[in-house]
Parts: sequence; structure tokens; C-alpha cells
Amino acid sequence: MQDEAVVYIIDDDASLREALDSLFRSTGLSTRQYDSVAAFMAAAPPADTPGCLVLDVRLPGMSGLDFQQKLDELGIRLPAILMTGHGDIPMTVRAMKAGAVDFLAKPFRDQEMLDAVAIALDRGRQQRIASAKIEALKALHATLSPRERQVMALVSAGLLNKQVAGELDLSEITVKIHRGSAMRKMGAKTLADLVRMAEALGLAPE
Amino acid sequence: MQDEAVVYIIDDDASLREALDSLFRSTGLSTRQYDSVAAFMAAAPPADTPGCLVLDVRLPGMSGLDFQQKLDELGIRLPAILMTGHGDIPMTVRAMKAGAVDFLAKPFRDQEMLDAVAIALDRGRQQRIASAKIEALKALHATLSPRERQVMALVSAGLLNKQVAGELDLSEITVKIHRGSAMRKMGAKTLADLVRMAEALGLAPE
DNA sequence: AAGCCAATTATATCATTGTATGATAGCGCG
DNA sequence: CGCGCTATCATACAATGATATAATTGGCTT
Repeated sequence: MQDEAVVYIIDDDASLREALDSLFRSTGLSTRQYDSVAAFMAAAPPADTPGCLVLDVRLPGMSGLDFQQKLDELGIRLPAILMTGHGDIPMTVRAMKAGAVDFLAKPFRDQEMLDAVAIALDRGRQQRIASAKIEALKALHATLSPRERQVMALVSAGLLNKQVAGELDLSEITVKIHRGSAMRKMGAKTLADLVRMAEALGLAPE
Repeated sequence: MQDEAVVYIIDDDASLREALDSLFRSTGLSTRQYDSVAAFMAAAPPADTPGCLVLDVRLPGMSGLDFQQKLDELGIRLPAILMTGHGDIPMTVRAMKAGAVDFLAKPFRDQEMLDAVAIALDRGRQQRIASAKIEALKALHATLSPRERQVMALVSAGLLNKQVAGELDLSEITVKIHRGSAMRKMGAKTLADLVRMAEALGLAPE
């Protein structure tokens, strides 16, 4: 597994927290314990570190289901595993639709939880890899001047320099300059690279 | 909703089938009824027509859950809504993980089922649109000669004609021929188009 | 006010690409 | 055997793209 990963345990039952804590630590995972959603939010802003949530659906204050939704709205992409003592089917469906990695009815076997955590951490890793690529591209794209961005979009759409010039009411030479600058700033060695970058950035001409 | 869409109802309870049947027909949907998975498989090969499945998890012969998996293995992408009279949480989780649109515990309200069907049909529509694009591209790609495919892959990767020629031990002129043929056959007006097609086809130069 | 940067245009040179024309060769199929 | 397709290479020309040098303008910062 990944030993830098942190499992955030949120449950109001201290004995269960401790049990999970030792289970995870026995496999080399780091853990954090919280007795409520509020405690989690107050304590640890889970930046972009690897990890996952393990939480009960019924918690003091905010339910695990609402929390799941709230995290999503906040843009915090942390894979979640939900637990429940008295869950029903609609609750399960809602959790899974909201993207939960798993939904475990208490009592569950240690191995079930460990498997779920492994999947959650892997899913989180994939998400981080994917979003890191996009973020890197966005960062590069942000360094472009407005004109360079326009030219990049049109060139990536397949327009010739001449056509871009007509579209933006510029001379072809100017387009070449911006095009070259955009390629250099984006780190694109070839036009194919630039097209793929524009694709990943979702650049659509107008 | 979509009135060409067909809802395939699979349940061994004839009265429930009839109830669902009239519910769906009242909203303009077409329906087909089957009392088992075997009957469905024997009767209707659900080609590429819009539609979705509504089936019980417990069925004579093969369970709805196993059927879900089997359909996936057969490459039949038909969104499924599962129903259950005595379902539990693990069963629900398994169904949702397998891609079920919804999992409804009997008894459910008519509107819940209709909402689920609407979502299922929409999801199916999206899938068909996406796969139709890919299939069209694959069909075009299949008309390319082996050389044209090689050249297309390398050109899309960003190599210059000269570099492609070196890679394939050809003259630059020959590369141009194949490149032009590939562009024409694929219907790509610009290099950017070809790159996007190669991307969609998952063409990676080894 | 001076300096920096984005944006613009121009000239010039060189590499790359697109396309047409022509030619040769192997392969399978009726 | 001839026909068509694929594959190969060549010459030639026109269009396009990449890059450097140089100059002008306007906005923003120091």
C-alpha cells in the first residue's frame, strides 16, 4: 500500500475509531481521528496529500452523506468509505451515487475495510495524477498573453496562420509570433503536442 | 422522454410486470416483458436501440446481479435499474459498483422508477453518442492500409515527415503519399483533426 | 520619467508541407 | 493474363510554417 497515505477516521464511537486506527496502522498507514465532521474540518485542511476518508453515515452535526456532498462542493476530492450500523438501501444508493468507494454495514470484516481503503487510495492516486496534469497545463496556459491564448485556440482547432490572422484581424506575421510564443511557453515541441494540450484544456474556438 | 426507447422488464412476478408495463406506456415508452433472464436473451438481441433494463435482483435461473456482469462481459451496454424485495446493503453496493443506474427497494413510488428510467435512458443515449463516434472512427481507420496506419500514428505523435521516413526507413516522399491518403480516408481536413482522431483511437507510437 | 512587457508589423531566410505528374513493382483475384 | 490496390521513389512547384532582426505603439511599474 502507500505508506505516506493518511486515513481520516470520522466516527463518534471512540472504541471503533481506536479499532480502525490500529487496523490501519498495522498495515503501515497513517491515521487521524475525529469524532465529528466539524472536528475534521477544523483540524486538518487535507491539502493534496494522499489519503481517504472512513466515516459513519450517522454523525453528530452533519451526516456522512451530507458531508460527502459538501466536500464535493468544496472541491475536496477525497475518496470516502462510508460505514453504517443501521443503514438502508436508499441510503446506500445515495452514497454510491455520490461517489463513495464503498459502503460497509457494521459489523464488517477487517479485510473488507482494508480492501476498500486500498481501492480508495488507488482511486485517489489516479485522481491526483490526472488533476496534476491538468493543473500543470492550466498553469502554463495562464502564463500566455490573451492574444497567445486566442491564437493557440484557433491554431489547435486546425486553422492555418492565414485564417487565424483573418479571424483576429491581424497580419500573418503577428500570428506566427504569437503561435511561436505559445508553443514555447506551453512547452509544446510540435503542433500535435499543442493540439493535445488544447484538447485536455477543453479549448473550443469561440 | 424518448419515445423510441424500449424498457425491458425482467421479473418473474407477472402482476408487477404488468404494473410497470402500464406505468411506462403511460409515459409514451415502449416495453418488453420477460419472466427470466433466459427469456430475455432468447427473445431480443437488443442491438443498438435506445433502451434500458428494469429487473429484479432475484430471478429464476440467473440473478440480476450476475446478469449485470454477464451483459458487461458480452459488451452489451444497456443501463440497468435493479429492484429488490429483500435486498441488503452488500447487494446494493455490488449492483451500484457494477454500474447500475439505481437500485430500488420494493415497494417504490412510481415517480422514483420513472426518474430512474429517465436517467438510465439519458445515460444510454450519452453512451451511444460517444461509442458511435468511436465506432465511426474505427471504421475509417480500418480502411487504412498498414503503412497508412503507421504513418498516421507517427505523424499524430508529432514527428515530421522526415522523422517518420527515418523511423520507417522510407523516403520522405513516400511518407507524404501515405500521410495524404490517411488524411483523405479519415476525413481529416487538418493535422489537428488527425491528432484528435488518433487521440480518440488511443493510437500510441509504441 | 525611464524601463519593461505585450502587441503589432515588416523583411528575409530556411525548413516543412501539400499536391500533381510519372514511374516501378508485388500481390491477389477473376 | 490483365485489373486494381498497395507500396515505393523521384522531380517540381506552390503554400505554409519557423525563426531572427528590427521597429513602433501603448500600458503598467518603479
